[in-house]
Amino acid sequence: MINYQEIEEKWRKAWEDSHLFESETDHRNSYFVTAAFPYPNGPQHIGHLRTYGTADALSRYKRMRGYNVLYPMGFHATGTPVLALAKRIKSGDRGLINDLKVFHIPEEDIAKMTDPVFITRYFIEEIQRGMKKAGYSIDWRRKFVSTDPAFSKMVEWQFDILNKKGYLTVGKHPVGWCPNENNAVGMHDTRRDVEPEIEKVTAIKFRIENSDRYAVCATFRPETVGGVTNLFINQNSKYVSCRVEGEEGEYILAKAAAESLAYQFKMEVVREFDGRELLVMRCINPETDVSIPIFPGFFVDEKLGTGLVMSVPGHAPFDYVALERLRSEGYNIGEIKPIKVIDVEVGRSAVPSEIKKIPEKKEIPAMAYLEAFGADHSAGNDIIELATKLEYKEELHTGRMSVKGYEGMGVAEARKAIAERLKKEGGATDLYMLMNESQVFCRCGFPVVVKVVDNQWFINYGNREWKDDVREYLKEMRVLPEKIRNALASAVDWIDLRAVVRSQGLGTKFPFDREKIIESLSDSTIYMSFYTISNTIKKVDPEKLKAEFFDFVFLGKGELESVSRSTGIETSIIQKSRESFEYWYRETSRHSGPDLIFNHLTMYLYNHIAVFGKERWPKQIVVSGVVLSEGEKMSKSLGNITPLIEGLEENGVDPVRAVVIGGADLISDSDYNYEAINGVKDRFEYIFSLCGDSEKYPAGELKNIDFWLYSRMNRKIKTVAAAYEKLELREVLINTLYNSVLELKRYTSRGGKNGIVVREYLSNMALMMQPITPYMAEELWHRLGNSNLVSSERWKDAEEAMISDKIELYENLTEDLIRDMKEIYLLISKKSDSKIENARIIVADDWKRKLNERIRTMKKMPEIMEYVKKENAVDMEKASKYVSSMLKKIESLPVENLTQEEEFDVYMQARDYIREALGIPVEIEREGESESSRADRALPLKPSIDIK
RNA sequence: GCAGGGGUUGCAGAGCCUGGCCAAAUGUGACGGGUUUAGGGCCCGUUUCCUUUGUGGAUUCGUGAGUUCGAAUCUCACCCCCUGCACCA
Repeated sequence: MINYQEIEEKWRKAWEDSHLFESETDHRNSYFVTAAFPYPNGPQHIGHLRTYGTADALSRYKRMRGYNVLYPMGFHATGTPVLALAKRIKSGDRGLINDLKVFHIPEEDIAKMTDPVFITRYFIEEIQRGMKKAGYSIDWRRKFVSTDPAFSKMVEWQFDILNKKGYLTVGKHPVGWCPNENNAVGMHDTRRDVEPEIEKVTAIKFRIENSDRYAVCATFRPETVGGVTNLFINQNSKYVSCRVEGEEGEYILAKAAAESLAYQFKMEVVREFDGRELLVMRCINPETDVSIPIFPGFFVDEKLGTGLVMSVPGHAPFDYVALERLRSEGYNIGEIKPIKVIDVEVGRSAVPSEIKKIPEKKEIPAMAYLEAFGADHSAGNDIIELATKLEYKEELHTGRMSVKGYEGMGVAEARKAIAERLKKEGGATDLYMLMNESQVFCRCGFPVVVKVVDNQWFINYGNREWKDDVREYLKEMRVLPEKIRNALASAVDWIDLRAVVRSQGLGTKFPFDREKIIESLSDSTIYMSFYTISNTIKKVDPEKLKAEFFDFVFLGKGELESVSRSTGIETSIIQKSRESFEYWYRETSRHSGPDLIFNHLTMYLYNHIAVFGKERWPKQIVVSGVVLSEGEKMSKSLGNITPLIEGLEENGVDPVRAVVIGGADLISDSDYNYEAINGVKDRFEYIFSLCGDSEKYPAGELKNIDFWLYSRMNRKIKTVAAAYEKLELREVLINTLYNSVLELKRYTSRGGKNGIVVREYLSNMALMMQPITPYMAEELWHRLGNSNLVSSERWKDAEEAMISDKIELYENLTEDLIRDMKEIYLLISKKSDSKIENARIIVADDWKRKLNERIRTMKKMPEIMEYVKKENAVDMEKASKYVSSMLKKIESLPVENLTQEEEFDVYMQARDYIREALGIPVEIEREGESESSRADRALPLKPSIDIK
């Protein structure tokens, strides 16, 4: 049994003692970057071994290739998580405390986690411990935290550049808001962690006749405004009339709605009144200028939107139903008829079970959709809801406008056009609504509202030239795996304004509004460059890190002496920083997770292009998948999170590394499961036991089987190198571990027993598996008698001359033959009672081999037979039989060719082995000389087998 | 809705870009056998169906159609699934 703990201790110490991974500035450079989060959900559970482990494997591989590699690690503590954690601990959140226990955090440490500084320090230590255990080849001297003052200085410098380039803008922005606590609420601040879903709707203004007051209706479907026949209100609710800053006249809104809309518009209530009062009023449809009445609507919610609803009975089942009900209750609704503004084919996209019957009255879609569900105006709300959803979907997809000015236009297009036009004319305005199924509450218990923040700073990723630059550059960048390039490209296209500051959280103060904190994704877009100087400026007073310093170090601007004078930093430090940056920040490889494609990675590209010169642009992005646990997503609720250190201690580092890093394609999710880990362990056991056995193997003369193993080995070296270059670590693992073991077993079972050959094979295995399973590689390397570290070894290239198709073909022939013989042997022994005495292997004659060539090239029976006649070498009848049968499988004719003698020889060499495998005497004969009745069945590379 | 990814033989998961040696790698599960046989491990075989003194045949790679001598692989349409959609790291 392998003692993983012991082996790991030994080599980890050896690596540290030799300063193996502390990078020096010589050789070729290459640079691998990731960072970690110092709080729960950070990299202390097994899942995060994926990204960091992949980066480690690539680092180790590149070192073997002669690169000087820097793999640094930093900690991203900015943002709200650390603060939120402290706050929740302080409030004694039991659920959270239980979650933390999964990571075996002692009670007394949890108690101290009311302090953000303690949290950060605690998790940094914990993570660092885990990463060291996992064997990452990280240069820890460059560690920093994103809350360090020195780092903040760089972020300030960065934003100064963005501002100078005109990439920052100020505007309005909607956020989820708690009126009680008076701050923005995101997912982490709400009860049950729901994300407030903010959606923009169009509010259409209907002027009350003979007044300057407007009834305001929020709608998702401004394109139907031409079909509005009336408005609905809730007659039992209170309404208000109010003045809105920047708008003419007064707005009429439900009182409840107005209260939350007050966070979006500056407004002042002029008068409060009962909803009933509205029922006597009429207003003007801004689209058609028609005067329309106001009715009570049974479904109107005073809290939703504005508390007034525009009624489109032609296209909204609720509106249609409401009107029909009023009519049947005797309410005087006058001459109102539904108006059709969109043509649509009812039920086109519905699943058959949804549609109860094909509607007859198609002229009014809202009615038709109700009918389709087998309902009329007495239907329950749930049915009306279904009809509404289907109609909404189908009209959006397949509907065509039938209203003047927009005839034939698609609904989506018309919606935009009409809304824009109304807004321009002053007939409409935008407002925001929370679209969550149920009301969202802040953790403090208050309902969340939408607030429109003024003076919100944005980074304008929509800037045309900037976007074009990024697009252009993306083409040149390496993306691994290549298939995520599309996603990245569309993210680059899509990203637009992004709010860049927020009012709470840890982080750098925003230089242009010191009250605000730079949002944490925005402060980490160029942090990777900081690793190059984080060690050189350790002793520098952060206050001295002025713009001149970063300009010089990162951009090469200014003179060393004058920068030193203006900043007060020693020239040697500045010079060293500059050199380090220049040296390292060229061949960068950014490693990240799939969830960051659409935000962080995209912003990373934009900001690099904005800040650094062209040769410092990102060279490579690597995105790796996540880790599942026994096929399921790891989550707190499933309770299947394995803390990193626990998993590594339980199973040994390398089995876990193999399964997590090499268990799946780069972007696919790998599965952390028991069976796979055991599978890997079994292979290690086998390798070490073979390594031990091989000490006793003689050296001897090389046979076919030895050459075969050499050939396979060298072929494998090429395959694996190619796989490493593309970071196809699954391919690497399968080849180095699984296939190698298969080959070694085949080698020994075929009688291979050459100590030198086996040990050379094993030492190549150690080299090839070092990047993925470094501890086991190191151990194997030393058991093979080496005294240096395999981690510092160079890659050994394949010896082309040792790769031989022919040798491998020989081996495959033998293997195929034995399989066939066994099959036949079994078959016969089952059928007949008589004892099997011997077996004959009959090798096809050379004329068949020649004919195969002809068959492949000529392909036509008559032509080939013509040729046979001319050659006059074989019996025509035999030949015609052969050719006709081979023509049928012309596509599967063997491409390789051996002469009869060569093939004969192969079987002769393997005769002992075959005899052993079958346990009966074996003769090998040539077709022409054989007396067997089955002789003529022999085919090239497929001998006839006669067992009696 | 928009964007990206995907549907392969019990399961997982290759292959598909560069059509044919793909009944489809590899791992794992199941079944049968062996290993002086408690279990495990290890080894051999089977694991779509049919056939078998023999190394063969038929039908398969979400559905339907097409291109081609030939398609899991190319084209089109359709169905279904997953992920993201912003202040949240």
